[in-house]
Amino acid sequence: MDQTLNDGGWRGSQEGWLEAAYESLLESGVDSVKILPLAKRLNLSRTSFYWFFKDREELLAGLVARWRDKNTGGIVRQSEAYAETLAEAMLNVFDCWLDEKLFDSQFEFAIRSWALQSAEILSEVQDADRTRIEALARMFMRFGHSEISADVRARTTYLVQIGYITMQSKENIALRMKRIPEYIAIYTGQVPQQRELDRFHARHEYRPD
Amino acid sequence: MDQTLNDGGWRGSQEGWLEAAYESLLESGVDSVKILPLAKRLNLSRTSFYWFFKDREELLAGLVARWRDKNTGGIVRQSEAYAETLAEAMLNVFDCWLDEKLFDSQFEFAIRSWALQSAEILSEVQDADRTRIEALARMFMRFGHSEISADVRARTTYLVQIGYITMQSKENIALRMKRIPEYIAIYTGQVPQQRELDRFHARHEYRPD
DNA sequence: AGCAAAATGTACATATGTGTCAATCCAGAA
DNA sequence: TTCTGGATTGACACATATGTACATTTTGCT
Repeated sequence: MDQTLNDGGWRGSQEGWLEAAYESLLESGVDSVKILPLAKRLNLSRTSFYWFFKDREELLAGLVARWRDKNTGGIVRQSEAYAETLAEAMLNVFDCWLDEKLFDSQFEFAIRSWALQSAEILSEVQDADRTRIEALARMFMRFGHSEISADVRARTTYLVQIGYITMQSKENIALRMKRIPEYIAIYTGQVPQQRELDRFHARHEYRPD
Repeated sequence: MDQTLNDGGWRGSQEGWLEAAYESLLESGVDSVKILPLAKRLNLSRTSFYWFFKDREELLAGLVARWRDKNTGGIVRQSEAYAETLAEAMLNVFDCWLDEKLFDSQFEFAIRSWALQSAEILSEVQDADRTRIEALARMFMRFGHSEISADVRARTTYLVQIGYITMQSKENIALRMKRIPEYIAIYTGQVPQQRELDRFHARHEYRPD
């Protein structure tokens, strides 16, 4: 049996501490991920932490692993999904920005803020950026764009999203949906067809007025 | 005489502490802006800080004021500068991304990371975003774009840059210059003329091969 | 029920940070 | 040159964090 999961009647677990650390990271940044406050949140003794982790470092490493596993895959997978047109392919990528399961925006921003004060994290983040932009550029090239054009368009697509994440703007779904055809037009140079938008709306259970 | 400036033979000054705080903020985030380390950096006693500032809070407020004064003005001014074409107007805005005097990217990112853990700072940042995007949208409308189109294009322009800042990618000037015509084409829908690019290059003392 | 492992808690040592206070230092005016 | 007030300092009190040692409780298994 895996000791790390909270399967028995024990109150604490590695997963529990990691989840609390994740929440604290998203709320207040890495400097707030401290054992004493987490223990308070979990209603556990501070020292019991050391049963599951060697030290604070190990906990933070766990957070990075979690982010790495979750956030890059979504973009790469969506950029490779089947599409008839470039506009449709773009909409596949846009799924990421609307579905928490494909891409965790707040997690992303928290990690990037962390990179501000840690060279190690910075290089992790820059690896991820490279991987994601390359995947998007391949998508543009699949639909006939030149290397330089694909690269800049991939960057635009990706950077606007990183920008949105950084702005931490919580806009309602209707406003975001209204802007999407414009974004598609700018990024791809072609207007999405109505049936493509309908399919996209359906996927996200959105009903325009 | 203004007591706050280091005009006399005194070692410390409000400006000196603020400058040290600014440097520390840019290097390692707001949580690193602590009196004890700053005192070490300045070779001053920790307690002498309290002669210039009431407490740490007041120092942090000084940092925010500095950012507010510096970073929003640049974008607004450049977006209102004279231009014959939209492409030229766009290039005026691009001046910000290449000239530290018009826009301090690292400062910007540091403040945004801070906003992650402070509702007060978050609302400051969102005010700034609104102001800047509105200025850019006015620019697009001046050149004939509809309200929705101007808004989305303004967002694209602005968000790509915020994205770049967040990525903390330090690319060489040649690569950035090479991408600029593509960006202009995407944002404005029109290719910049050679003489417009020449003027831009000259402004930034850039000599293409 | 009883044992051993798993998990928790208490106590201690240490480090780093904040802010107050009284004592002092020192540049320039009288 | 002495006076004066702005500038600087170390000592003190306190808060919060990390990590270790060891005692204690809880739980699963026999």
